[in-house]
Amino acid sequence: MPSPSKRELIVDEALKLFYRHGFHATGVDAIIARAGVSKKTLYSHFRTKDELILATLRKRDELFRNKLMRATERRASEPRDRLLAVFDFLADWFHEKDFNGCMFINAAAEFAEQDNPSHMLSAEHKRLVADYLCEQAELAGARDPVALSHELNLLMEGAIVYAHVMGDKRSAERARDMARMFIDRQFD
Amino acid sequence: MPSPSKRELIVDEALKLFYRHGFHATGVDAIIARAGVSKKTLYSHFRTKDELILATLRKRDELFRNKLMRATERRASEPRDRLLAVFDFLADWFHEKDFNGCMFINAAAEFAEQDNPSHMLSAEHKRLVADYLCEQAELAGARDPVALSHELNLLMEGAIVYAHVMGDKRSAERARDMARMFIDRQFD
DNA sequence: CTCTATGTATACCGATCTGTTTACCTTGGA
DNA sequence: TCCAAGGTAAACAGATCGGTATACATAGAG
Repeated sequence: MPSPSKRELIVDEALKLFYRHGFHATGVDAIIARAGVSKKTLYSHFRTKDELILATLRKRDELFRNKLMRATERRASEPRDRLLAVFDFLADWFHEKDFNGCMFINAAAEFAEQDNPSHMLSAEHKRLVADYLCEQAELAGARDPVALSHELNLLMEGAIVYAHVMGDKRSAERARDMARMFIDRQFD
Repeated sequence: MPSPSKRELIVDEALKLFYRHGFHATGVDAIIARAGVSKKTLYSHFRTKDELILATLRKRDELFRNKLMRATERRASEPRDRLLAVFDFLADWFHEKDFNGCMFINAAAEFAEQDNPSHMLSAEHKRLVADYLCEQAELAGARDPVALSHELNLLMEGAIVYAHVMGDKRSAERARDMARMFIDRQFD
C-alpha cells in the first residue's frame, strides 16, 4: 500500500504551486520535481490531476479554517469579540509574503461552472466559514445570527478581493470598521 | 493596414471564451475557430496571446463601466439614489445566464503576481469603478466621498464573490441593504 | 538469500499549446 | 490587365500537457 508521507508531500507541494501560479498554469511535472517524487508515485495516489486538485483544496480548507479559528480564539475569548477578531486575522494574512488571495475564489475563477467539483468544494468552504461565524454569533447572543454571519462573510470576501486585486491591504481594517456597525446592531 | 472589423471580431470572441472558460484554458485555436479567422490574421493584430488578453480586458473594462453607469443613471436621477442603484445593477448582472463572476477578479486569480500586466489592468479597472462611485458620492454631497466609495466598492466585491463562488444571487440585495447604512451615515 | 512491494528514472504516447511559415486565393486600384 | 494587400487554409516547429509503460534499484520479511 502507498506510503502516507509521500502522498502528503505531494499535496503540500501542489498546494504551494497551485496557490502561487494557479491550477491550469501548474503542470504535474513541476509538482513531482518539487516534491522529489516520480510521476508513477503521483499517479498511484491520484488517478488524475483533477483528483489531486480536489485533495489539495480539501487540505487547504482544513488548514485555513483551523488557522482562522485558532487565531480568532487566541485573540478574543468572548464570542462577540471573536466576530471582530476575524478581521485582525485577515490583516495578518494579507501581510504574509506569499499572500495570493483566497485559493477558493481563485479556484472558482478557473473552474467557472457551478457544477464543477472544484467549484463546488470552494462553495462548500465558504459555507463552512459562514457556519463558523454563525456559530460564534449564536454564542454571542446575536438577535439574527444567520443574517449577521452573511454580512460579516460578505465583508470578508470584499476585503480579500481588495487586498489581492488592488493590493490594498488596509482593506482588513476598513472591513473591520464596517463590521462593527453590523455587530453592534445585533445587541442594542 | 489591418481591417479594424477583423480585430474587433477577434476581441469579441476572445472576450466570450476567456470569460467563460478562463485565460489559460482557452487556446488561440478556439478563438480563431469561433471568430472565423486564420491564425495569421490574429497574429497580425496581436503579437502574442498575452497582448490579446490585455486588449480583451481593456474592452471588457470599457463595456462594463459603460453598462454600470448607464444602468445606474437610468434607474436614478439623483446621485444619492444612484449609489444604491448600483446594487440593483449587480442583481440584474448576477441573473444574466452567462454570469461568471467578475472577469477582473478572475484575471487576478490566474495572473497572481501584482506586477503582471493583466493583474495591473484589473486593479486599474477596480480603481476606475471606485472613482465613479466617489464622483457620485461627491455630487450627492457626502461628507467623506472617498471613504464611502471604498465602503460601497468593498460591498460590491463581496456580493460578486458570493454570487459567483456560492451561487447566491441574493447577495446583491443583501449588499444593498448593507450599503444603505453607510450611505445614510453620510447625510445625517 | 530471495521474493515482493514500493519506489525512481526515464522514455514514450498522443494531444495540445503558442507561434511561424508556406502556398494559394480574392479583391480593389492604377 | 496587373500588381500588391490582406486574407484563408494548412502544414509545421518546438515545447509542454496529462498520463502510461518499461527498466532498474532498494529494502524488509520469510
